[in-house]
Amino acid sequence: MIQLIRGFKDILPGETGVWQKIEKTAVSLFEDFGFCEIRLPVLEHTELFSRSIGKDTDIVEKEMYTFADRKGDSITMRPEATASIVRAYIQHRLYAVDPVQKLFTIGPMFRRERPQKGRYRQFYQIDAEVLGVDSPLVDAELILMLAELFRRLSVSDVSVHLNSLGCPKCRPGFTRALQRFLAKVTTQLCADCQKRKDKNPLRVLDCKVLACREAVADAPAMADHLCAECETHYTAVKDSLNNLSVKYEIDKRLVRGLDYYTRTTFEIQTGSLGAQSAVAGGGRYDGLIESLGGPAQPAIGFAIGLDRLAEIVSAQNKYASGGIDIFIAALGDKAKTAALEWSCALSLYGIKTETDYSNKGLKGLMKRADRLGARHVLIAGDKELDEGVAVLRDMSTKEQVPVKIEGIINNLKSKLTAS
RNA sequence: GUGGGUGUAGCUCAGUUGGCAGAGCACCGGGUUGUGGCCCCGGUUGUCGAGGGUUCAAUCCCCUUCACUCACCCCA
Repeated sequence: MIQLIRGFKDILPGETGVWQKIEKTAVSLFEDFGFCEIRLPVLEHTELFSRSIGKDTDIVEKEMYTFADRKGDSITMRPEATASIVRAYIQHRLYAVDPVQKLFTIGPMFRRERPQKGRYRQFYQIDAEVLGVDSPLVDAELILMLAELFRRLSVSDVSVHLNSLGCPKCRPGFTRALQRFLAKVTTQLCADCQKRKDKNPLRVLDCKVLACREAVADAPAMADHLCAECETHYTAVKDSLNNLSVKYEIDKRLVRGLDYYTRTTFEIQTGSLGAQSAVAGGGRYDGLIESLGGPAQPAIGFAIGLDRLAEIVSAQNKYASGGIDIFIAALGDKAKTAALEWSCALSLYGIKTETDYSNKGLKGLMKRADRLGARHVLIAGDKELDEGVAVLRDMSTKEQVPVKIEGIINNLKSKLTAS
C-alpha cells in the first residue's frame, strides 16, 4: 500500500467541516476589518527566505524543503507566508497604488521537522499583514482582530502574550548587555544555550530547561532597554489594547525565531496542545520590506496555525455536518430512473438530496437514509408509480403522507420548505 | 537531529511463559415477503506494520527497518 509522506496528512470528510468553519469565520472577519485576500505560490527562490527569515535561523538552516529544479535554480517550498507577501508587494509595486496594504492569505507551508502533536511537515496558516503603517494603533487593531477570531470560534483556553523586541537602534545595546550577563552565568546553562548565547542570545531567554530559566531569572529584559521611540511605541500599543479591553500578558521572554521581527511581538498561547503552545504568532517587521529591495515601509502581521486551531476547535465543540433534506428510496428499475431525475432536480433547486442506485431492499435503503441523517424519505416503488402517488416519510415523526407523482418536484418543494 | 512509548479486523483495544487469531463497536443478512434508530439471532472482515534471524513451530524471542505518538529542539 502506498502511504502518504511522513509528517503530511489528509484532512478527511469528517474534519473538513471544522476547517471550513474556521476559514469562513476568519475571511469574513478580516474583510470587515478591510483586509483583501492575496494568493501566492508555494514555491519561491530560496534566496527570498534566506534573506528574510535569516541565514542562521533553524528554519533556513535545517528545516526547508530546498532543491534544484530542472534548470538548476535553487527553489524552496515556502516555510511561511510573510516573505512572499512582501515580495509581491515589492514586485507588483502595490505601494505605488497605496502604500497601505492590508492583506491575508490561507495556505500550506512546509518545514521538515520531526512530526509531533500540532506539528506537521505540511501545515496550514492563516496569515494577515498590514504593510505601510507604523502607528502602534494598527498593532492594537490587529491583535484585537486576532483575539476576536478566537472569541467567535468559542476558543477560550487562549491568552495573548506581548513583548517588544526593539529596533536596530536599541537591540544591539540590549544584546550586548544580555551577553555580558550570560557570560557570568554561563556554567549554569544547558548545552544548547551555550551555543545560543553567542549566535542568538535572545533565544536563551525562552529556553525551557529549568536550570536555564533560573539562571536567566534576573537577566536584563528588552523592555527595559528600549530606545525612546520604541518605548513610546510599546506604551501606545499597551494603552490602546487597554482602551479596547483586549486582555494580554506582558511576556518579557517572548522571542521570535525569525530574524526580521522588530518592536511589537505577540503570540496566542494555549494549554490544550501539549508542547506546541503557540496557536498564532506575529509582530512588526519594520525593516524587512526595505531590506528585500522595496521602499522603506514598516509592516506588521501574524500567522495562525490552522491545524492547531482546528484541533482545539474540534475538541471544544462540534460543527457536525447537518444531514440531508431528503433521501429517495427507489425500488425497481423504473423507480430508479425516475429517482435520478428527481434527485437532480431537487439538488439543483438547493435541497440536499441523496438516493441509492444499488439493489438494496427498502429496509436497507431506510438504514442508509438514517445513517445519512435524512430528515425525509421519499418512497417510490412500482406500486407507487402505477398508482401515481409516492410516499413521503418524516423520519423524526414517522408520519407518512402521499405525494402525487405528477408535478412531484413542485409538490416536494412545497412540502419540504413548509416544514 | 536526539530520547521514551506504541504498531493485532474499518474503529477502540484484549491475547498468547512460542502451539488453529479474539471482544466490543461498525458493516452485511434475518426476525419484519416494502419501512430506519431500540431489541434478539446469525454472518463477513486480518500480510498480528515490513524485512531478516533463532526454532519442529514466531503475532509472541532476537536484529534491522518503517510508521504513529510523546518529549527535547523548533515554531504557527
